[in-house]
Amino acid sequence: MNSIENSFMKPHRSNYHSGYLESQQLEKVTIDQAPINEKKIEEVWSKHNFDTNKVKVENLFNVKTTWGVSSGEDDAVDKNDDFHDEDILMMDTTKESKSVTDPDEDPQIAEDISPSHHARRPPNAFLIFCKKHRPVVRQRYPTTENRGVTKILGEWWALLNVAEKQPYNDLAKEYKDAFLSANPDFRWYKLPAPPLRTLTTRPTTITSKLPPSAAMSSPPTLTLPEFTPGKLADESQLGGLTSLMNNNYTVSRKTEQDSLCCEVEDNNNENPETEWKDSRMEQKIQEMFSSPINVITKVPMPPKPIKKRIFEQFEEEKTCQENDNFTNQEFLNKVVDGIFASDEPKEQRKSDRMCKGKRYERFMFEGKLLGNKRDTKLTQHHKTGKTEQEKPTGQETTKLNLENTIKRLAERTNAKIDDEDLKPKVERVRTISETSEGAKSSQVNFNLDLRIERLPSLSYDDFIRRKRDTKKRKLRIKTDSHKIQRLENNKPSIHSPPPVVGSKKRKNKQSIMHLNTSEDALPNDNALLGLTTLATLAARSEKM
DNA sequence: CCGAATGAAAT
DNA sequence: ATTTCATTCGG
Repeated sequence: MNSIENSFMKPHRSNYHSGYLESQQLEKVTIDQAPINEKKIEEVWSKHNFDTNKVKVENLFNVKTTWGVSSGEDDAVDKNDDFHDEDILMMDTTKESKSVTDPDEDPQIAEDISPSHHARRPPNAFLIFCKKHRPVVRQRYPTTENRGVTKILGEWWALLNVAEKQPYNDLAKEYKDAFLSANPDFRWYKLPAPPLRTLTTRPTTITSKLPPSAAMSSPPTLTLPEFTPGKLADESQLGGLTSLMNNNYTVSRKTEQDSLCCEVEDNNNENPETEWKDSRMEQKIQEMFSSPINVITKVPMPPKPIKKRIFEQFEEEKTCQENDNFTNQEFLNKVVDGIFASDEPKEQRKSDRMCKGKRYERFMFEGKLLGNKRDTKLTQHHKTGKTEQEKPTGQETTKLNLENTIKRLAERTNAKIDDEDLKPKVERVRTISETSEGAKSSQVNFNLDLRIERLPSLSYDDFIRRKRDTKKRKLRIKTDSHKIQRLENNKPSIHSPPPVVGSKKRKNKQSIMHLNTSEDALPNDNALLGLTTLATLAARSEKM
């Protein structure tokens, strides 16, 4: 529970509230509007009977949450738990009904479904170190602000020898491994090819007409070839959806109209709260508007395995369901029936039109374009105002509906469709988690905080000493590169040559690097080297 | 929301 | 080589 508790999106304080929380609220509203889904979903659940394992696992994955919490420092984290407790309970007891209810509403649940996407990066050794020792430093310098503390921590870290760092590295690695195995889908970058967005490349051809926000939002989308040929979202970022796309979506077929549509939608979404309804209306209107064109454009998609096509339709369907008034089941049924009755292109087109916006959103969501807290920031940078409200919804609902639909389809078709074929796809949409994680999940579950606490605490005084020593040494070296005999009486006195790290390196890596490597490292290494080697060996043996 | 640190991963 | 983002929290 603890882990779960922490988990979830603890809002990074400011970051979150700006974007995420708000969206959450929206979600709630949205849900209220369409309670219908619940029933449907529930049905699906009970009917289909998901394996509990899955659910469980996913819950565990919540670990993704940020690592630690609960301990003193992060009271803030705990704050936004309003909903959690309840929800969690519900989940445990009536996981079916609960999760069924409104995944959308409850971010937590939603996250369960697609934890990997929202999962935060596992902290590196240094960050863990910070977590543990920040309080110490702060105690020493109560007045210094956090940045200063961080700086000190950086120095401290730099002065640590491998042996001392080892526990942190190990823990970091351990956690990372567990985390990754728990969240196979995890992506380090939530946005599409962020590093590449040079800003200058930000195309604005068509989008130029639209409001800036819209313009910005377009790139992450399916980016029409015309826009940014080279800048298509990379697959790695798209994750599970990619497969979907390949198989089902005819994204590539997107036309100007579509893009426009999407953009507009985005625009609306940017102020979801106020414009939610409107956006829906608008959507409809747009449908009407663009329908003719779309029809024309959409036409081409002839040869595709029927399965795929069906699946594709599902995709659209479910997407639509989320927001439309249609009943899920109704809609699905309709679709299914329709599909098998005849291959009406019309039907297809229609749905297509209908959900363009939604689809886009969904795409964004599943493509991990939308992230967690941080996405706010990114969003701003990108100006990718997306509605996150229904993302979660989409996930859950979609998933369930999809499965159900598939099942129904299978029935209808007399099992013409093998589950094997479809299932994988479906699963890929979300997380593969349950597969091999069973055992690992437990590891994941481990409480990082606890582990951190258990880590050996380093003495600040020692750090200070070393600092001095280093200075001394440096000085000495400067004056004369004689031999440095350091007092090993100190402690381990191991202190390896301060290895130039981090931002220092970044800043003026060259200068500092030079300095360090040239004068510092070489001379005094003898004794150190041995120790270092020892430490390394020890570390290695321990690992094994 | 930035930034201060380091580091892992991705581009 | 460079960029993101993971942590924390005062400004």
